[in-house]
Amino acid sequence: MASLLADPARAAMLQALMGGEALTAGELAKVAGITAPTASAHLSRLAEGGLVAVHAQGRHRYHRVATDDVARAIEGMMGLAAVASPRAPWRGGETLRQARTCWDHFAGRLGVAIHAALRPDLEPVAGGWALSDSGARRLRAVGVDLDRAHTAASFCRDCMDWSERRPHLGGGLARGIAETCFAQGWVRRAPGDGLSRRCVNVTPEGARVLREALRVTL
Amino acid sequence: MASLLADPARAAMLQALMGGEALTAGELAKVAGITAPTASAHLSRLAEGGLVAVHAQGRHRYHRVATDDVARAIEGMMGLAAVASPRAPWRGGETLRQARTCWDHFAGRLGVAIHAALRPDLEPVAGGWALSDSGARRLRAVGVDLDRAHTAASFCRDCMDWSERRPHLGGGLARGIAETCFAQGWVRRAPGDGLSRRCVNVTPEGARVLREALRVTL
DNA sequence: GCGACGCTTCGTCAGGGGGCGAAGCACGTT
DNA sequence: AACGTGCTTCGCCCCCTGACGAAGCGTCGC
Repeated sequence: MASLLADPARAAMLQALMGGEALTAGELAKVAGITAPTASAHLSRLAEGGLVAVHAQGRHRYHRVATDDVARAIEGMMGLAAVASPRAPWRGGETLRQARTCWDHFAGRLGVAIHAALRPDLEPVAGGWALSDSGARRLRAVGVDLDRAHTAASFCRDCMDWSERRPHLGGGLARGIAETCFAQGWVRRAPGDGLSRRCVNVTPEGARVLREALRVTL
Repeated sequence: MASLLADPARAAMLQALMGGEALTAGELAKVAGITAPTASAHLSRLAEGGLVAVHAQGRHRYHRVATDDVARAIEGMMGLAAVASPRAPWRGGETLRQARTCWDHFAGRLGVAIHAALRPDLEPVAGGWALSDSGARRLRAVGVDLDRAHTAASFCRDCMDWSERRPHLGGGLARGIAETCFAQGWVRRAPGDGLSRRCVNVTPEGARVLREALRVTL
C-alpha cells in the first residue's frame, strides 16, 4: 500500500487528483512528466490498489481518487511529510498556500479563514461539528445546499491543513460551500497543469460575498 | 516520506514499535527477519526521516515511534491498507484482533469494548470527547490519573481500529487506562517477538475489574 | 471508411535500493 | 588489560522497478 504512494510519478498524479477533478491518463502523464505508456502502467497499479477509480468515456479514461477514505489518508501523509521534513517551500508554494482545493473542499489560507469565520456557528458533536440555526440561515442565503451536505458520510469535520498547520473544514458542508463558490463564479480554478491545478483564485466579487455574507477575512 | 513506509523490513519494524515499547536495534532486526547491518541502515533512515526517535543507553540503542502524529499517520495507513486490500487474515491475526496495544493505548476487541463501555459517560467536544463526572469518578476509583491525562495533546479522541473497522479511544485518557491496567497487572504483554509483541492478555482479575468497575463486556 | 487520436500491451534497458559478510568502533564485563 | 557484545560502516552483488519505443486496439472526426 505505502509503496503505491512512494513513487514520485504516482505521487504527482495523486496530488493532482487531490484537486478533486477527474483527469485523463494523458493529462496525468504530463503532470508527472512521463510518457503515456509509463503513466498507463502506474494508473493501472493505482486502480488495482483501490486508490483511484476509472471511468471510461469515449476514447478518454477519466481517473479520480476512489473514496474520501483514500483522500483523507493521502492528506494525512502530506501533513506528516510537511511536519517531518520541513524543507524549502514548495514549487510555487506561495500560490498553493493561499487557496487550493483539498479533495472536494477548500484548503490553504482560504480554507482556514472559512473555518475561523464559521467557528462561532459550529457546535461540537461526535466526530465533527454541527451548524447552528443562524449559521444555517447565512449559508442557505448564499445558496449552499445544506440538505445535500447532510447526506455525506460526515457533515462537517476538521481536516488538517498541511501548509497552514491548522485545521480547515471538510465533509459535506465544506464540499457544499466549495460547490457554491465555483457555481457562482466566486472562486475559479487556476489554469495550468500539475500541482497548480489545485490552486484557486477568489474573484473580487467572491471576496466581497465571502466577507459580507460569511464574514470571512482573508 | 511514503517510501520510508514502503519497505517490508521497515514496515515490520514500525509495526512492532507501534506497540509503544522502545526496542533495541537487535530486537528490531530479528522482528524484521534481517541481519544487524541491514537493520542499522533502515533505522538510520527512519530516524533521519523523523519517524523514530533514538535513545542511546549503554551499548543498546532504543528506538521508538517519534511522535503521536507519526503514530496516528501510520495507524491511518494501516486502516487504509486493511480496507483497500482486504486479504486473508494476518499471521496470528486472531490473537492480534482480540487485544493489542496501539501506540500507547489499547486496540482490537478490547479497545472497542472500552469505547462502548465508556460511551455513555462521554460528551462530544471539539476534536474529541469529554468525560462526565460519573465517568471520572469511576475511572479515578480504579486508579486512572485523570490530571495527567488532561495534560496530553488530546484528552480523548477516536482512533480508527483497522481490525475492527470501528473506532477505539485514543489520547491521554486511553493512555492512562492502559497504564493503570499494566501497572495493576490486569493486562499483560504477550511474550514473543515481532507483531505478537503488540498482543496483550487480560488476566482473570483484570477481566473482573473491567467488567465490574467499568462495565466493559468482552 | 480512412486517418487522427487516446490509451494500452509488449519487449528491452538501466538505475537504485536492499541484502549480506567482513571489518571497525563503543561500551561493559571479568 | 583483555575479552565479549551490540551496533555501525564499508564494499559488493543482485534483483526489482521504472523508464522508453514500437506496435496493437478502440473511438471519434472529415
